[in-house]
Amino acid sequence: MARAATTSDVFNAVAEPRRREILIFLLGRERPVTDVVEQLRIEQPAVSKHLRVLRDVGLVRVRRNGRHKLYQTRAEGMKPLHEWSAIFERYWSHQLMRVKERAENMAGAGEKETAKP
Amino acid sequence: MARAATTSDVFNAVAEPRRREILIFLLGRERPVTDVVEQLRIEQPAVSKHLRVLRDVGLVRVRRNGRHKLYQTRAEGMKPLHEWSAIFERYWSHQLMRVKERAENMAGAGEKETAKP
DNA sequence: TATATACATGCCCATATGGGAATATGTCAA
DNA sequence: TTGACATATTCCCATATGGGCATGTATATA
Repeated sequence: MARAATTSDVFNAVAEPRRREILIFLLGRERPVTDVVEQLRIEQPAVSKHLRVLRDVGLVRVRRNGRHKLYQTRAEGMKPLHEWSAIFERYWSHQLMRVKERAENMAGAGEKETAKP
Repeated sequence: MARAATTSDVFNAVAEPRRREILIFLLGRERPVTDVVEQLRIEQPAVSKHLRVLRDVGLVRVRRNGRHKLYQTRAEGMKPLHEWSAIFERYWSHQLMRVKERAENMAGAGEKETAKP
């Protein structure tokens, strides 16, 4: 084995800077591939490949219009990412964090935990 | 060139399923490396490497305590990810999306846009 | 000091994958 | 049907990197 099975999911898709650019670019408006190529200065094959990944994980939708294919970001596809990162939200305040820390230290006093000095 | 310069950032760090597990495990409570190894069933060297990545991008903090090193998730480090995904929030409603779409189609009627049928 | 414990790092391999070039596929227009 | 345009796919290469194994480093204890 090597390099964890790529589990091409939303987290992976969004890890690519280029794909993040594309997602923002396609947000709220349909655009043909050519627009992405021209505006973001990415080679056409590269754009097609990125769009393919984004489509596979449900982050963009496509619709054919004549010779063009119109892509648009599927914002709902971002929900898993948003919800996961939201788990950390309640710990953003150092105050809250310390409180929880103390509470858990007291609660876990009898466990096999490594005690703090 | 190949495989975009790894720009080891939060997005990349979180793309790894194992690292996501570790982040949740270390949330709100300090833990020695051994705990991660035992609870998540990951080999110790692997854990150390993941923790290294997470530390480099500011997603965990460390503190030495005797022979142990106590790791804990730095929730604030998740902010960039959370804020970025929040950009898509206002497009989650299909209703809203359609409205915006129509508005922009009207506004952009004279541009070089690929017109819709 | 010697030994055990806890963690980090180096090395190697296998694989995933972004980009470039060329080519294939699909659609419209003449 | 032929040609031009739009997009997708294939092939290849270079590199990044996760995991396993062995080893290095740091700290506490005997």
